[in-house]
Amino acid sequence: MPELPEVETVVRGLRKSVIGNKIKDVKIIFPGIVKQNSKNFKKVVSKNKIIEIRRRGKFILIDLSNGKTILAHLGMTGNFILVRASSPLNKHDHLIVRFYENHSKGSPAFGGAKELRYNDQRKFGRIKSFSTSKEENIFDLKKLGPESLNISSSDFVDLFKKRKGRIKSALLNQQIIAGLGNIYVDESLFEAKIHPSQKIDQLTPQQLKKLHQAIQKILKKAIKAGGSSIENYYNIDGEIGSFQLQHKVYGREGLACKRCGTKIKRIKISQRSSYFCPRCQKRT
DNA sequence: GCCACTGTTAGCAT
DNA sequence: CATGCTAACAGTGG
Repeated sequence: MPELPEVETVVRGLRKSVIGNKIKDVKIIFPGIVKQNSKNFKKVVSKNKIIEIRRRGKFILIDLSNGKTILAHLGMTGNFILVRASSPLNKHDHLIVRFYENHSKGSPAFGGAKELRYNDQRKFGRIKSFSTSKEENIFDLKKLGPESLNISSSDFVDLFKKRKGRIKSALLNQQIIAGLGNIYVDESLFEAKIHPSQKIDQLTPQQLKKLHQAIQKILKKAIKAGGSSIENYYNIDGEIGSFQLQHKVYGREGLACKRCGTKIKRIKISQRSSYFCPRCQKRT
């Protein structure tokens, strides 16, 4: 679920709806999500204004007026949703950020105070805070590879030129390149006509260039569609994305390839289901 | 009921 | 060092 396009959709939603809002306090329902002393986290966050929202890889960064930043990762099933403070809690709501009423600026239908809730069925997500000025020292961010949406074609080719192993495993590795996950890797490899278990050192610079282009194209289209909603994903207004309707291979085992009609195959690579067209994506 | 599977990744083993 | 499994969790489907 939350890969780069989904996280970007959440970030854009937050930017539109909560920048400038002043946080009243934070309620932690399930402490396991907060990877920091709960009291400390609450103290750092409460009574501060949200001044900026950013994304790095699949991480969400929320900058506060006191020089601190909230770092959130959605794991597999995490979601932020903006709701009326009076609305009933949902199953798997783990954390609530409450805003002051007079700073609410949502739609007119949104009278009264609102709050941002973090929901996560599988509890793989995590949230913590750090000093904005110390960002370059934060391990979670430091280890990330270049942004898959920013990297230039030549840097991308250089990045993989020296690598071994299977192309899909490398694309999933956030330390090599940040933001891609299982869905967008499969879709990008199909677009570039590259077999997911293709050995990287057998790829030509031309193929890598094509793969770079495919990634840019797929990610941009997915962001435009508000991401892919397979089961659990929705944006901060509770709306689902629509890119799943444009998937050409992911989740389409046994169905006809949209390009050539051959049946889409599914194999396991690094323990992850990998969908591809055996005719369009030949291994070399 | 049991087992396999699911969008991620830290941590450990090889 | 690079690469590959497993576990963390909850739910669903066969």
